[in-house]
Amino acid sequence: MTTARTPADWPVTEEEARAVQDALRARVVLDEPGPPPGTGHVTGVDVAYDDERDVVAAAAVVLDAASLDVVAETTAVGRISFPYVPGLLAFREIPTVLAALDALPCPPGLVVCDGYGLAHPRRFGLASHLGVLTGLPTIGVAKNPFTFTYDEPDTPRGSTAPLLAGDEEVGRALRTRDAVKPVFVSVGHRVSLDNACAHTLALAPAYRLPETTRRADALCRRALGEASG
DNA sequence: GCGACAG
DNA sequence: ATCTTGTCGC
Repeated sequence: MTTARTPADWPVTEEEARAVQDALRARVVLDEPGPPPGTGHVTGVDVAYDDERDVVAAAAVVLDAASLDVVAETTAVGRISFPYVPGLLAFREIPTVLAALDALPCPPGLVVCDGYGLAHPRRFGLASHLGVLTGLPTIGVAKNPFTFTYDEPDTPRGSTAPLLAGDEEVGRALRTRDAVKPVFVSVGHRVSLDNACAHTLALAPAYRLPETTRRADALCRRALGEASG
């Protein structure tokens, strides 16, 4: 476990945070397909909080994309760097996630985030932000549709429906289990939407959520418990 | 103005 | 995100 330090120039106000998003958005790369599913490394990142004690814990879990075996895992703890504000989640999660990623002994490959990338009010959600800061290919897999709309995908696993912001497809509702509520996939950085969905499906052979996020979620909770309540 | 709103 | 027991079902 390592300790995360909030950057000195981290935004303090919501207005500053939105300005950062507007400035960094241009650096998102959308014309790369990304790594092929089932090859190399895939890394899940997640964060848990104890707002009472002002403690945050992040985890990064590297899986072999073919076997889904754990290759490496790290955790980091720090102080809460921003309140939760819809649309500004990245400012709350990123400092500690970066510390966990930095501690990894191997390349993370594709990074799978809890939340959104392009599917965001300013098209710059957590996954895109993390991708721009690290240069790594990233995708976002969210459990809720946020402010977006979608039609129910067909019943079988693998079915999809567009996730819409008005007329714009900002992501996809992807069913990872027959007849179970879909997950919401969006592009982060350097990965196509088709590829992002293919990765997500490959990472979720048994449960609704990808193994990357399940593993990272369990690990960051454990780390929070050891560092706090 | 009011409500909704990733984690 | 987090607070939280049992319970129904494969």
